[in-house]
Amino acid sequence: MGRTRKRATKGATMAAVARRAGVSAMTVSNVINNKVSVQPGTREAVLKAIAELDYRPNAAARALASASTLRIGLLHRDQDSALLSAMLVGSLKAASRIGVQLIIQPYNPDTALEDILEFAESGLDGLLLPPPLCEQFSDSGLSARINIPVVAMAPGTSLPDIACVRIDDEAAAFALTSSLIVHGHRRIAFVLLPGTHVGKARLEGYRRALREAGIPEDPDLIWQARPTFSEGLVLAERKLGTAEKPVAQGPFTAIMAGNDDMAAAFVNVALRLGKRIPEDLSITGFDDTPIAIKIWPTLTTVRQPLAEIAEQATELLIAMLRNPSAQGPSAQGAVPRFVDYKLVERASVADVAPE
Amino acid sequence: MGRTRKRATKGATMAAVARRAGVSAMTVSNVINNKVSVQPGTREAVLKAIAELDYRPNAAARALASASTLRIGLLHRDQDSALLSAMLVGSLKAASRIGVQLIIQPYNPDTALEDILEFAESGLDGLLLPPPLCEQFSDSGLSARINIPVVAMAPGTSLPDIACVRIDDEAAAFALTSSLIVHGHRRIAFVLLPGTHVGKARLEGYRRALREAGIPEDPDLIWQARPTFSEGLVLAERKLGTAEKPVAQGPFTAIMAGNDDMAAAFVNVALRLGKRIPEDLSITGFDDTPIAIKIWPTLTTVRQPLAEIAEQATELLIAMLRNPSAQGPSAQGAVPRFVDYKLVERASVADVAPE
DNA sequence: CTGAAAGCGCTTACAG
DNA sequence: CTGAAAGCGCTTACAG
Repeated sequence: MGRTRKRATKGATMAAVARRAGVSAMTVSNVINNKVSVQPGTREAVLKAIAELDYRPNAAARALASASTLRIGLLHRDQDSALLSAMLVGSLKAASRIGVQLIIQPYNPDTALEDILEFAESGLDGLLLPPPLCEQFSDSGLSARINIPVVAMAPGTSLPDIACVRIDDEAAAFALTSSLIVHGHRRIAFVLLPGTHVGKARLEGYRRALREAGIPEDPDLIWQARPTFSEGLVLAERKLGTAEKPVAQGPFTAIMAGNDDMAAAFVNVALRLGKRIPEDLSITGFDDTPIAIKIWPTLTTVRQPLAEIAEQATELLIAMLRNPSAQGPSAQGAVPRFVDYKLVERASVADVAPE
Repeated sequence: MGRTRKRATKGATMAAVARRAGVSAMTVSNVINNKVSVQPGTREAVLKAIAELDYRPNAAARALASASTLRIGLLHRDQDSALLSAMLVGSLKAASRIGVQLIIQPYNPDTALEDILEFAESGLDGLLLPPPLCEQFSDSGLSARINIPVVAMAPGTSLPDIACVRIDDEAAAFALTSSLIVHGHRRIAFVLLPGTHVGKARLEGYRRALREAGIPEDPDLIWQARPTFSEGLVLAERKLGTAEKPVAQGPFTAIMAGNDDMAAAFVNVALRLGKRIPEDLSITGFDDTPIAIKIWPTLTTVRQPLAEIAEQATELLIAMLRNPSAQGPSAQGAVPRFVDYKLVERASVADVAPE
């Protein structure tokens, strides 16, 4: 082609789209960014041209021209490495594909709410909130004080004031409980995570499973503890130890722990007390964290596709950013996006022992 | 100032630097990118102007003009969430600050080497390799087949053919062993991770500590096992069980496990056999992963600042990318960058019991 | 509602 | 070794 000053361009440019649609580049830009209203017909034509040319905006050009890159923040606790890595993987995937900048920052559980507010005001365009931060934030009613879009990742229930992407915790708990029932269990203890949306949703799932199987619910089998290994240890010692006498309607044959760490604590104590797991007692976890396969017996648990949740949450947030009209107060809060959970059956559950 | 078409710019631009240095923008660009050689005097002047103005290149403009963003890849195993999250946090911090794109991708341990080659050829500008991938890769001699810069994160020893950022594993093992010696231990078992650089380096540190304390080394106390919880379990049963009779020179009073998971396995088996930890036996881990504080007793271990290692590795890689002259074969391989490790003393170590 | 033009801050050929 | 100019692909005021 001889020498030319023009450098090769990968995909279609905005100019190409404009030419095809028979409009100016500005109009294409307007359609893409929802800045000013565009006549429906014009908009259609532009959208059609974009689709035909498989046009994708150049993030660098956009950043340069607007003198700013879209920056979305993700707050995290240093401790939750499994949660964090999965979410970072997913979020980074979406962010780097779309060309927005992902800023991550640790927060302090004791000042979580203030940390959110401060982080949001640090020049961010949007915010991604992992659990349990998103639930706390929603419960606090502070979301009204934030003027950038927020998306909650994996909250236990849909949140009234924040858009979210999550699994159906109620259904997951229903499935887990049902799998225990299929194994013949009828005396199933449930560890409730007090004061959390997750706890509430899962309790409902547990109850529905019992109800549908015609198993009466026993309040003595609803236990409470905070979701840590050590709290699990304390609870396990209290419930499995000899100190407490068997409940009236007979002993439980299975325990649904609040998460994998707690399940590990139950396994630990049960083993120490000479019980055989799962022959004498079935135990389930929740989350499918690394510890689930680092102990014996390996844990039957439920896995949330955290990377996918984060990826979708990031996409949703960016869409909200690009489309200000959809951002009205609680406009997105009502439409949670669901992804599928997975029941992972391993070695910690067995058929209930015959009497 | 009246209306103007000019939009506000945050920092100094290349033009401003050029003006101040009395050269053209092109020359500034040349200095920054080390593309063509610039006269020393000119270079000095430009560097001075850059420093005075605190000039930082605009990543968006650079990406737009060069029709490409610098893309660096990070390969990871899905399983190692603690490792991954720490490294992602650090790497992302550097990458987003400098404005390069971070691409992450999982690899399959069974086809690790091929995965690296393939990933490297997928249009990446540079590659970040976590352990144990970096060691395998270096050992394989395949690095010559890759034509993009590679930086190893946290290998156990310096690598001859790859630049790296790491802690001094030899010194860390020396410190850990020494802390045991301070507690009165003289019969210290060491679990060697066979065939790894980490294993080799730590063994040297262990030996040096014994030597300096005048403690004779006993080959019977050098055990070997692969770095997993289950292999640790097998080894622990063999060493702590009654099957094996006590070694000639008397029993060991402390065990340095290959990592935290293995230490947890030792604790698990010891407890099951009725030994008191740490009263009867001290046990140490390595890495300070979450499990270190999820078991009782909590583990004395060594922490590597993985996030910092990743951040520095990312910076180093970008520097190599921007400065092609320093990229000659093994040019960087010889200059490892070190960061500090930290000895974390917790509950799994006690003074040796009096005879 | 729509468009022509300038400009974002760099890098790339090219010519000296 | 150094520079003038064009161009990367968008968005921003502004004017119709």
